[in-house]
Amino acid sequence: MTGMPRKALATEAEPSEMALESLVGYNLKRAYVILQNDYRAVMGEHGLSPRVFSALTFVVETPNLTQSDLARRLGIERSGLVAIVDELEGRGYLRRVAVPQDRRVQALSPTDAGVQAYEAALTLVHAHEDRMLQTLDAGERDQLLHLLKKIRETGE
Amino acid sequence: MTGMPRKALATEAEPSEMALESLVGYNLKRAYVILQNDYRAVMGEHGLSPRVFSALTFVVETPNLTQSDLARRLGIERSGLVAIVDELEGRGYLRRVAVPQDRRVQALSPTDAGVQAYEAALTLVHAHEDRMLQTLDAGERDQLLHLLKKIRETGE
DNA sequence: TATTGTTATACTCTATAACTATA
DNA sequence: TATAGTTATAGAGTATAACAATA
Repeated sequence: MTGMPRKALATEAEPSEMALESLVGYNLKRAYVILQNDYRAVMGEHGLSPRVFSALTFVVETPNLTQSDLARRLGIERSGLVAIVDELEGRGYLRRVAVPQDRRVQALSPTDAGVQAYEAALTLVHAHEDRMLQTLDAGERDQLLHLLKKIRETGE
Repeated sequence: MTGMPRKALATEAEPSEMALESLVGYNLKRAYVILQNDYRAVMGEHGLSPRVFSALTFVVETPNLTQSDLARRLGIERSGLVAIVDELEGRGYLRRVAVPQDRRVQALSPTDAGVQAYEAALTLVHAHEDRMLQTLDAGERDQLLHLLKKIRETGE
């Protein structure tokens, strides 16, 4: 005998009736999970994770970046950044460079391979976002970015 | 001697120039983290976590809900739901009720205390969202919900 | 054979605390 | 004293695989 059909017990409720559906936080999380899952699928098993890609972007775009700078910009602790920088260094995408003026510090310098990997990854990310946001027109996409930045400004 | 001043090494780059700033995924994650941190602060150290609150909402609003139903609706695995239901049962907010028609199943039935806890938590969550979204007018908030739901529809 | 609830296990992400070397 | 980078450790949150009971 086959198992019970889906939803045999639970009464079907219109999603729009659910209190959760009118909460921004709940919808934000669901959308975030969907985007992240597709991101990982697009980047592949050995691709850069979201946080490593973000870190590489800062390293490529910001000259003379230190780890403490980067941690602050990413909004994480210095300790958590070590593994991220280790991975990027292990892939040959950046070097830890000694800074004579302050020997506590090591500046993060992108390699040529790191710049190329960043550009290749960015192309994949753009394709991923275009596909995930295909039901939004250009105006809606700008509006979404604008509203998300407003939330960021409130909390940062 | 005090340490180096902030940003002594890294050149300041306008955030709007960064490639990350035009990515929906990056802004979605940053906004999600901000909302989640405030949520946890509002709910308190012993408050319901986001996933437990979401689960309680489904239990209160959906009669005769089973664990498999709930896992599917939350978008997580059945195995991951056990700890969530254990916590809600431990707090006295729901009961696992045997279902005579199918003895594999235990329906999740909210207690009076569970309904009260849900309503109290929902009030806190609404206050939290009103504060975090204070810079958005009613139209912007509706638009944000609309756009997030569009992303959910694309990926579910 | 398939499904429900469950346990065991592992992996990712992140935080806190403490250490060292420098300032 | 304070900061930069690091290590050790722990806690969420989630996934996969396997199991017993039941369909």
